[in-house]
Amino acid sequence: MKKAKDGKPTINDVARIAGVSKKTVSRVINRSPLLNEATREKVEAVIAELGYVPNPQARALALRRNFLIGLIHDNPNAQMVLGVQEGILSAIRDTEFALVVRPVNRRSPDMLDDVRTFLEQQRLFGVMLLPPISENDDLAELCEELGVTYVRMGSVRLDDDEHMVASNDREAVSQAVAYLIGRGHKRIGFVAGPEGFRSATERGMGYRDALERAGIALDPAIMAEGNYTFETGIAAGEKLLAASLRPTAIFASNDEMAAGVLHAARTQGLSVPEDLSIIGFDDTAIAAHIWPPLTTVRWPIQAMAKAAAIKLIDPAQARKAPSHFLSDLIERASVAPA
Amino acid sequence: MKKAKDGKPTINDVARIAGVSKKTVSRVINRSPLLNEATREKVEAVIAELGYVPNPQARALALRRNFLIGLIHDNPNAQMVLGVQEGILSAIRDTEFALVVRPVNRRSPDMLDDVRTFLEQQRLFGVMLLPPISENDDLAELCEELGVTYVRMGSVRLDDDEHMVASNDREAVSQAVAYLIGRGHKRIGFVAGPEGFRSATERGMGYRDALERAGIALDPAIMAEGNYTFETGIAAGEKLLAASLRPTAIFASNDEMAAGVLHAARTQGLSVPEDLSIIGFDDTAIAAHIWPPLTTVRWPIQAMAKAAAIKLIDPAQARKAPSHFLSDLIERASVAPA
DNA sequence: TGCAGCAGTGACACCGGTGTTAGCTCCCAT
DNA sequence: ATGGGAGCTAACACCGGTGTCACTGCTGCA
Repeated sequence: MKKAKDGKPTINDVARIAGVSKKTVSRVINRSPLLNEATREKVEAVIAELGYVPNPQARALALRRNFLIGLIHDNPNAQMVLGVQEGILSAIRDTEFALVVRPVNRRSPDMLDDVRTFLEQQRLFGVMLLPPISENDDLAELCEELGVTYVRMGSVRLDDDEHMVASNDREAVSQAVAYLIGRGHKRIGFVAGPEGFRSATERGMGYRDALERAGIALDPAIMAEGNYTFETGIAAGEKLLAASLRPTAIFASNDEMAAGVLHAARTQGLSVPEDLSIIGFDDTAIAAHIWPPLTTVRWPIQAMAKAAAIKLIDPAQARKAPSHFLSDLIERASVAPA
Repeated sequence: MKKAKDGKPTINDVARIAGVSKKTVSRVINRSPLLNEATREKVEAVIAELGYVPNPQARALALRRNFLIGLIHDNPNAQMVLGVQEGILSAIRDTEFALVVRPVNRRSPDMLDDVRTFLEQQRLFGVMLLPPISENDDLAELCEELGVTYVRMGSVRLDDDEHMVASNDREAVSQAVAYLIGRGHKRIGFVAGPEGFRSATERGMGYRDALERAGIALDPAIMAEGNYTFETGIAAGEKLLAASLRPTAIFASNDEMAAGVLHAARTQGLSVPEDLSIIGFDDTAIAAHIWPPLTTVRWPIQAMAKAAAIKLIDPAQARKAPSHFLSDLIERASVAPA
């Protein structure tokens, strides 16, 4: 009768053709256990024949929840954001969930309002927060207030395992610096990230930990701060290399700044790694493509994102999965023995 | 009476409290013109007081269309993908649309089925296709078949302006090569992209155009093909630099391969740009961070993505906007006069 | 004065699913 | 034979919006 037009088949079409009520069709879709096998098969045949796919909007309305998970970020590292997107996708593949992305501007005064509007308008199932905005407690509170479940990805483990998936930057940096020490370096410079970033603080602590363990004193002359950009990396490099007792190795808190340090070294006629060893952090695309390729620390970003997504959509399963991850040191060619 | 629980206020709450029918509230929301000013104000006051926001799922169901636009991509260039995401966002900001992303694997035999499942399940308003999969005609057909509007982003202008937003790679490359010629280079090598990529073909044609215009003959000895990766760039660079008459400049069809060429040159003890000028394409993050910073061609990717999004959600407005864009040459430090 | 026409509003069905409840059938124990 | 429960299904309300159409006043015009 009325089946054509342009419309996709609905549950009513299936019910009518299969000669059952729509509720029964609904039971088939939802794999209800109290359902006669013969009925199920009959209905499934009709579903297959019609190519029926349930309407997600109708489902969302009836269930009072949808199947969209949001990714809110203001992340300068494209590689990382895409890694996260892929990690999430691998978690929701073969489910009915979809991924909605929302870049924001953390420096905008309207950022919170933007996010609020977004969350109120879309009524997402849950959201994921990426660093650096995942460090913003106001955002987390906003989610609580609006009743949106959320998970933060970050660089330090909090008590709050329910809402957090974290790497352990402090330990990772400590290991990277220990790696330098293990290769005979004693004078190791440090380029810190900008104040106010949790990751920056953590990485700084890792540096201190490693030196302390090795019994090496901190020397402010070979420590500088940048704001995670190439240019500030150059400036920091220039400062450290101007120290009266020049460092033989430098750990930079991210790859861009490491690339800047490399640039500064080259400008001064130093060769890397012969005259200066460098380690970065993040394993962005730059790291592999500059010369020499940069030894760096890599977040297991996809695995973390996947874990975070699972935490959102399936808390039961999530309880069995890890909430914190240790990063790997990627050895390339920017480090040589002292 | 019943307002609390956890539920957000609905149109019924607004209607009841304002003492009008829900249809009238609906009219207020949708800015219907046949509506008494006093009524509108009364209803708007209640909406503001309650903080009412319409439920998008219910709207989607009633309207038989939702407000989700999809981004389907399998793009190795993270920078570009994020640029696109931001371009789309700038187009849908302050609308009720949201962006759903779906990375796919173009090499997987299930790719088409994956996309089909995705589109059938989510019933998106429309989708955007990014290169390289935007070159896949089967995908476009699939969209037609499923009645999903779509826009492709690409590197060549098709007749089909309705479904296409394009850069003009051929012209852009031609200009880049002409730029080299203008600096006195006569022996200009070329690293092509992989066969089967529209962008690769176009860029190759641009190279030919420029040489032809300048009356320079093609020389297969200084032309090579790579597949857009760093490693194949190295191989191509080695081949070109081994030519009996060595090129003084090389155009590589993307930045990664240009970085590879740079690497090959350095390995052979050549300095850039003194001994060899290099131009890349894409302006990825690498381009700015390798040494020397790479002169390259940049797609106006955000503008294109924005135009594409507008084309999707507002065809009327789109007709007035451009459907094709010319890329810019970004001058950095990898080119010197011959 | 009568009536067509229009602005403004409400009642009601409907979009396509799910939850609830009642009812039917069949089987087994009594 | 009969009551009662398990197993399965249908009927119906409901989720929160929008479309259709009818109705009420009021205005303008014959």
